[in-house]
Amino acid sequence: MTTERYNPREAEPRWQKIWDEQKLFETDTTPSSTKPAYYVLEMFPYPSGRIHMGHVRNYAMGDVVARYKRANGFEVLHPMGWDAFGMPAENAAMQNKTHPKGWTYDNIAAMRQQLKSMGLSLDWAREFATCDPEYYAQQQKLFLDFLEHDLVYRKSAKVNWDPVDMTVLANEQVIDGKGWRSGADVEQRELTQWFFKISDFSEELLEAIDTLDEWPAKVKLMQANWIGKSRGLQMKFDLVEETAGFDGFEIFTTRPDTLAGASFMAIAPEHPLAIALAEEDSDLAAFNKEVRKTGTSAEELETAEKLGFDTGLKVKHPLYKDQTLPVFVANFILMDYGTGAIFGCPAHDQRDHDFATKYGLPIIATFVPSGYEEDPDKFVEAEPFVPLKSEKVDWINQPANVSTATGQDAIDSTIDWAESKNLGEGKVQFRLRDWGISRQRYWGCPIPVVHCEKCGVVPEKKENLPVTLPEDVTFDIPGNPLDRHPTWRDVPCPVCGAPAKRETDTMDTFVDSSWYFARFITPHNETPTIPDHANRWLPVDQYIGGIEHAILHLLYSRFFSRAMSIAGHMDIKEPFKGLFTQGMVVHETYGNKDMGWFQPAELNIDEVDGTRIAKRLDTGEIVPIGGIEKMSKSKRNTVDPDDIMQTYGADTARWFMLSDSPPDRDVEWTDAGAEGAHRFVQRIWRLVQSWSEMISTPDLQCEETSESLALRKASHKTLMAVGEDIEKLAFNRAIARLYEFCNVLSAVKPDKADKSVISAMREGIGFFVQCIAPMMPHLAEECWKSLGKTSLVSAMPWPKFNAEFAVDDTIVMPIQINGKKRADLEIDPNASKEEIEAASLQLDVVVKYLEGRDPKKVIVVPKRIVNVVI
RNA sequence: GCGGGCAUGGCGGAAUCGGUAGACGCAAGGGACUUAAAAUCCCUCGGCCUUAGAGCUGUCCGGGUUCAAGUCCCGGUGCCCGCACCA
Repeated sequence: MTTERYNPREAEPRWQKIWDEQKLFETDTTPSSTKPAYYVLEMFPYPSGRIHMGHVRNYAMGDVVARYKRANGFEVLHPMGWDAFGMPAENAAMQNKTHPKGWTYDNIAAMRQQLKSMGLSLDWAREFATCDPEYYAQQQKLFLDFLEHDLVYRKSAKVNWDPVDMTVLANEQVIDGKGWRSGADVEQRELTQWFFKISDFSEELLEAIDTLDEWPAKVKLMQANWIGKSRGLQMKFDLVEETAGFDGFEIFTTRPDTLAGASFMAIAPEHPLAIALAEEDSDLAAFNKEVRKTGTSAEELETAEKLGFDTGLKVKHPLYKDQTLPVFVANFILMDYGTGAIFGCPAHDQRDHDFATKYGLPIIATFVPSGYEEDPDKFVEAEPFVPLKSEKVDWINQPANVSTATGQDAIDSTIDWAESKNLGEGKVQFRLRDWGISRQRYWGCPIPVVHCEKCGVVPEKKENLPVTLPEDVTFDIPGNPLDRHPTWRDVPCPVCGAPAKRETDTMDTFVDSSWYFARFITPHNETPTIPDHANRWLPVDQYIGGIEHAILHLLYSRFFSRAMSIAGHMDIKEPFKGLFTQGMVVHETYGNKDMGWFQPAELNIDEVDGTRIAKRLDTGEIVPIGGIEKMSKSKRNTVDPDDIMQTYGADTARWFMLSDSPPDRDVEWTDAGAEGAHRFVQRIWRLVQSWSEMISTPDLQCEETSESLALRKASHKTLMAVGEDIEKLAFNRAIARLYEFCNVLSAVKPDKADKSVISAMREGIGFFVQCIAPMMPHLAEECWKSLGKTSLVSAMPWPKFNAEFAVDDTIVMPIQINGKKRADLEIDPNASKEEIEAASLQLDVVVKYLEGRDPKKVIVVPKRIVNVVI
């Protein structure tokens, strides 16, 4: 019998149209829906132009969850939108003389088309882009609410300024201290900018991490480290002589237990004392200026040499009345952290040690690492530490061997001691800073305030929102087009009506993505949310996206939920109940830095004597095959999802992206793997075709045979296991089980099947088609129809497995002798320990090994294993 | 430097609480069908063996706990990720 090959190019659009017409995936988020609510969301894409394989993988995963939950009786919300503001649109505008708006919406149209061809069960009626005035109008309202609730403020902050492009640069746009585009030396400038008070929530954001039990431990740890809580001692050091109006200054330390080892003081160049001293001392002023030139990139900070300027000032040592410590201004002290001043303990801090070595300062240890207590001299030779003098340790009854295990106790007891002596007080310090959201850019959400000479900073009236971006702008001159717009900028003051100027900064695009998940519930409402609706649908039950957003996006969203709760928009504090971070799609690379990189399509890859060789199609030149790396335009190792969907169809692409690798790990795209997935698509089609006629007629009464019973058991077991795997997002395991099940079904020959087998196949193939439907929905519909069903498989409830069939009548238990497997025992799974032991000891192999002796011990683990110890 | 993770065939990976290591897929090899190819179907597939066996060995390396270790503990090696002049 010949069957026609399944043609996805014809079938897929046909089924997509039917789903669309029946509005199958539109969600009722109103209280009138009585089904339990389930919200599954994948991180929305930036409309860069085309979707990539990472999107295919991400959205395929979310779609499996959405379709599975829908089949299980949930009202599923599965929306899609566009994170549409941001710099690439402005860059494109500069390069191609397009307008950011046109560029962005064109890209959205193209990518929407691509996503639709994937057959995702999305509610497109809720689609929005963050650059839609309808969306950012609500964001501006939120901003004004936050302002009202004291969650936003302005302050002066340092930025990277590109003097040629006249623009502020993000840290990653500063390369070797130069602007990435202009190549000009980047300056540090102070600008007054808007900040969200995320640091007010440091403690709460940290503590609530413990409640996120459906988040990856890794992400929780990254967030905790980012918030960076540390307890330490803040204390004042007194200057020997009052200078420039200062009688001393406060320092912060997390290691007060090393106070006895202090040998110098260091303050930041921006420290008020340093600034005051610099006014009198031109050398210090020059030093401060020089030091501030250093860029803010991680690389520069890492390699920057420790530099200090001896102010000549001395402070009194708080422990030893007869001792003083010199005060330096040093480039490695940050004004933003602690008090911008430290005491240096070179024996127990690497940076302090580097500094002390360079400037010839004493290195005084306050403890000896464990293992060296008996022989401190040995320790001195091994490490750059000077042994402690015992009288210097006695200041706080502290053991000389503060190991890491007892370290925290020592720190805590030191703080208590210092407080009792009024030397200082215990303080909690967070690393988390307030979130600066001002961007000197055009393509972002305008900050809805007006600057009036008389009234100061005035919020725009809510009835005047949105403050829309003007469209008549150009990008041929450097700088922010809003800043030089002839009319947009000049507006009357909302309070006094006098001529005033609009704020020309726009918001960081992370603001846009910090609440979009809430907007999807009521996407066209005239307030940001409807609290009742938001409270019913949030938190998002399952959020899926890349690990690269583990910190900022997720932390900002957690802050936003709290801020929105305070402003009365909802009562949800944690926006994402379940979080899943999927791995990347990686691919082999071809080429190298010198010859450049080649796309797979430009090469002919052959295997010669077991070695794969890549040759250029045009010149025949051999190209080295490089490492397997994240798909990227620069390495040219991308595969276009459109090409794959044209060749094999969306189902094949979805299936392959879900099989093979566990979803949280990277998956390698290989042509062979894609072909393998496609072969399976055709194999399913052949299987269903070969049985469709025989099983599309209703069941007849018949006796169960051993063959049909075995089939039923396999069917119900698969159904149970696939459901469990999907619940756990173990898509690769669900797929392995479906391959296995397909092997079982394929082994049954239609021409030899009796009534009972046909009946079992009717059930089994039905289950199978329903099980593949979340992953390969088009093929599943086509098969479903071919089985004579008039319903849509996408609208079918998930079948229920029968627990009786899902367990076995007999199981095979391995029998070990002295821990090595020697035999199998087929037995009733409910057999007692005694029965299992008796049966095991009667096995020929066991009798042979026993040689007439009694076993020393027999361990029986029912349903698992028997171990006979001789 | 600090914090975290991972290590299983030629490859991706599976193995629930410590209980048959290598499911499933890919690649490879052999065979069938065919004038031929593609497609399809069948078989083999961790290593070792003058004893081919219910044989020995085997989950990065070295120890340990246990009737039993890929899984737990101690020590090491390698790779990956995150953060970082954070006091």
